[in-house]
Formats: sequence, structure tokens, C-alpha cells
Amino acid sequence: MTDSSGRIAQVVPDLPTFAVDDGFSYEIPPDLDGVSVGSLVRVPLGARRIRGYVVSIRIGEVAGLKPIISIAGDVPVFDERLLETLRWAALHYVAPLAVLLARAAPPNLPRGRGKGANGEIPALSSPLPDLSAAVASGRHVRPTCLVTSGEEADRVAGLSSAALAAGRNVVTICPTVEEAEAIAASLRGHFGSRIRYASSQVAAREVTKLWVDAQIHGGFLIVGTPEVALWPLGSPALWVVVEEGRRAMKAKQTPTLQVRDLVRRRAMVERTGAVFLGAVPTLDTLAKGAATLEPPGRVWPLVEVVDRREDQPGNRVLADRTLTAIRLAVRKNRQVFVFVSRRGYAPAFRCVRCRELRRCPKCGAGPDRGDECRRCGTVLGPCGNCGGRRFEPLGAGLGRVSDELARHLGDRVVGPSGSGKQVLVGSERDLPTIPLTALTVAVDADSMLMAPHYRAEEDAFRILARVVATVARGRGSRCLIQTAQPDHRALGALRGGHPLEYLDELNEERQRDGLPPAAELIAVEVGGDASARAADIAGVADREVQVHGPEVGGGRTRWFIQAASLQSTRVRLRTIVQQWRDAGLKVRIDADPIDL
DNA sequence: AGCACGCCGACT
DNA sequence: GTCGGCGTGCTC
Repeated sequence: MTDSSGRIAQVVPDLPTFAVDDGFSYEIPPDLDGVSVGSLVRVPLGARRIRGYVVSIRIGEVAGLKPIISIAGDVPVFDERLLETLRWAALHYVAPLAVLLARAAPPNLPRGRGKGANGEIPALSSPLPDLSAAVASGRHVRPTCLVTSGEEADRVAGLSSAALAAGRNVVTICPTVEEAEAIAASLRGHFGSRIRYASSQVAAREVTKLWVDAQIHGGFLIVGTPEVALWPLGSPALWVVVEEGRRAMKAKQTPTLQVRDLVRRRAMVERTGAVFLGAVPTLDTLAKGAATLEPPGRVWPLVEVVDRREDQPGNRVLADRTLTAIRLAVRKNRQVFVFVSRRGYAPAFRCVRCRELRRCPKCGAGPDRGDECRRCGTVLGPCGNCGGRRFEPLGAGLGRVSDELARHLGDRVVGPSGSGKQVLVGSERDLPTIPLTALTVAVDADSMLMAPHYRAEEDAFRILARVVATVARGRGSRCLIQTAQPDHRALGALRGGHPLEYLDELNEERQRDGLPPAAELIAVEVGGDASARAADIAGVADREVQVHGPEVGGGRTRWFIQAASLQSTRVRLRTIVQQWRDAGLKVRIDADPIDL
């Protein structure tokens, strides 16, 4: 056994466990070239050989260390700066480091020298000329919210052309595959083959090719869904995030990555630009100090508020004024969209005689229109309180609104989104597919504004702004919002056509109430009834850190942890989560949960 | 994640 | 007295 000095790589094995976060030391054999930070390697681990990520390299005593077997692929999947963001995300989202490192890598092994971009780059005028010029010359600029709605592709094109011409990459992240596809298609009109598109719909080999090309060469405009946020992509000069506030911009499963956090972080560490494009920035982005540019004109078209308190008594979904407007638009052969905030038939039913809410006698769920429980299938029968047999809907879901519209206008003109009918009825998920309309109606702003969680108002405002944006700009187009609280400040801000002052007001309230973004929040969820484990979680509480729960229900147990800062709590949670997972529990950590 | 090692029930 | 069940724990 002779002592000898050599190169040592710290390698994090590709295993989804906190136990290997620090990585293991391996000897880099002298004849193995090309090992660097970010290299994918094969290493012996216990009795097997598995993939690992090189996170650092040093010189030292190699005796007793196992050697790296080989390099997998020949392009590093992260550099020091991206690694910093990946480490931050592992901590913030309480996830094993290896899980984050894997998110930087392409679906197949990255090999080769890639293919550069070519083709003319038109010089387009940028909606943020100073920012575009700065990022093109490699300077850092403060993250900026460009408060606009519609024409995303043109704005992205204007923002990007200078950086592309300077040989840098630009990345645009869209909430859904459909929107990413549409924007990519439209941008091809400006930049041709410099546009590269990535989503779950693209084959793995194509994605890997894009990943390698963009990592090695500049001058690409990459358009993709949220997964691209952690790809290296040659450290893009500019990130453009389209509608950062949409639910799709946050992963549902652990780690619950949020695009805006990752992009903001990368822009800061890599000293590059970030632009958030959309009508309603998140309170979080504003609170974190983003610059804002609100156009002088309205951000979305004019809004008319329909006061439901003026209605004749009765239980109808559409006010007379609304129905008249729809009839008029139909007569003129114009496109109409009716937005309903709930799926199903109605949010609730009550007994006509005693006014008690109807519930399933077995499981307590609220029923839909039929006589069978939609959750457990039990026959509901008469009112459990008074035995009454007649029930009336309270509020309206898609089904009820469609029925009522069809009754007034006929089946020929009314249909769900995508039916191509003249009057489309749809909910939030349909918004991206709605064509520009001459008339859009929001049936019930109140159910959203009064939803039972602290973000209800912010969410309602953002969704309503998107609803309004389905209306074509110009004369003869209208947007009606039905509400029983016409003086609500959210509706005032919608009428005003500018969001920022209102959003600042919401932020001041959050600050006052100690709620996000003025505080941090983590939800811990465990499958089944795990309330017996409450003591473990209770251990993280102290004077500053509040723990709420456990709440058992819906097949899971849930805790909420809240504090001005949860930095040290995240570290302690890693230990607890690991113990629980080792004990066979299914644990989900939701950092910055939105459904509360 | 796997693959070891471990310590208890049914078999030649 | 052995084969194999899958609970626990470690992997440079």
C-alpha cells in the first residue's frame, strides 16, 4: 500500500435520497480525460455501478478510494453557477440534491459537439430597449415585469433579437404545451430555424439534440414548458417567462419547483436577464423587487360590471342584461364566450322546503345534479333534515350554465370550448383555446373572490384578467362580469385596466398579516392517517416557526409550517422526511403551497 | 434506488 | 438443521 496523490472527484450518485447529498469521493484515473464539474460518470457504489454527477474536483490522497469507471456522455450537465441554483433548490424544496441535478440533464446522454444556429436575425424593436441592449452585451439587469396581455410572441421576438444577434441564447418558458407550441410557431416567422422547441411532446432524442446544441452554441431562441428552467442551455442571456402566475408554472409533485423562483435565482447567480410577461404579475415577484413596466394604455379591454343585486328574485344564472347582450351578439353572428369558474353542475344544492344543504348521507360530500353521490355512489334520497324531495341549485357550474343558455338560444349555437359553436361555455382550463370574442361573460366573480383561502382575491383577479383578455380589442366588443359586490376593489382594478397599484395594496396587506410573500410557507403531506407522527413535526416549531395540523382527510395527513423565514426549518425537515420515507411513508413536501 | 445482511417460519 | 420471507441500513 503506497501513498499516492491524485485527482479526486466528489460525486453525487443518482439516487433519490438525502443520504447521498454530500456525495462520495472517487479517484479520477490518470488516463480518464474530460472529467469536470457537471460531468456525468459511472461509479461503483456498494455492489453495483450507477450514474453519478461530479460536483467538485480536488487533488488529494487517492489511496482507499474507488476509481470512476467511465464518463457517460461528454458534455457536462451543469457548471458551478447552475450548481449553485440546483443546491439552493434542493434546500428550498426539501428535495435530495440528486433529484435536482437530474433535472439539469437531457433525457438521453449528451454527446458530441452539437450544431450551431444559422439564419438571418431581423433587428426588431424591443418593448424594453435598455434591457435588451444590456443583456445582449452580457450585463445583468434587474428582473422586470412587462405588464401586458396578448401578442406574447411579438414581444418575445422584440426582446430577443439583440441577444440572438450577439450570439447569445434566449429562453422562453410557457405554462402549457399548447401555448409553447403556438408561440414557437409564431416566432419561427421571425427567426426561422433559430427557434428550438422543447416539451413533453417532443421525442427524447430531439430534446437531447436541442439541449446539446444550445449548451455548446449560441444564437438559439429556446421555447419550452417549465422543465427547461433547469437546463444549462449555455447560460442564456435572457429568460422570458410567460404568465408566471399560472398554476402550471409550479410542479404538482415533489419537488414542487416554481419557474419564477428558478429563473429569478439563475438570473441573479448567472448575472443575466429575466422578463416576466403577463397582465398580472405575482405578488411574490413584485415583493422580491422586480422592476415593472406598465403601458400607458389599458392592459386589457374595457370591463362592464353587472350588478346581480338588481335582478328580479329568482334563481337564474344569467342576468337580463347579460342575456340581452348575448342575444344581440348571436344575432350579429359574433363569437361569444361564457366563463364559468366551476366545473360540474352547481357548487351546492339545498332543500327547497327547509333550505338545508343537500349532502350524501354516507360520506357527507356535496352532490351534483343526479340522485347518486358523485364520490361514493350512494343513493341520496330525500332531505336528511326535513324529508323534502325538491332541491334547488345554489350558484352555477358549467353544466347548469350550458343548459340555461341552450334553453334560451338553442343547442345549435351553444357548446363547450372547442366545439366551434358561436357561444362557447368554458372554465379556466379552456382559456388558452378560446378565440378572440366580441362578447365575453364571467358568470360569477363572487365564487372566486370569496373562495376560502388567503390567495382567493389575487387568484380571482388574475383569472378574471385572463377572461377579459379573450375579448377582441376595439369597438363593438364587450366584457361583462356578473357580481353581487360591484364595488369590490378587485373589480375596480379590473375596470381601471391597470393592475400594479392594486397588487401593491394586496402586498401591503400580506405584509401586515404575515402571509406570503411576506412569510414563508411549507405544506407537509403524508399518505393515510399519519397523525401519530405529529411529534416529529411539532419539533420544528418554536417562537418564530408556527406549525398547524395535523389535518387528516382526503386520504392524507397535512401540516402547514409558517414563519418569516423557514431556512433552518428546511434543513431540519430533510432529516424528518428521510426518516419518514425510510419508514415507508409516502411524503410530499409542498414548498410555497398555493392551495390553502 | 438496490443490494447486502439480518433474524424468524416451512421444508427435505 | 437449511431456504427464503422482506425489514433495516449503507453505499467513497
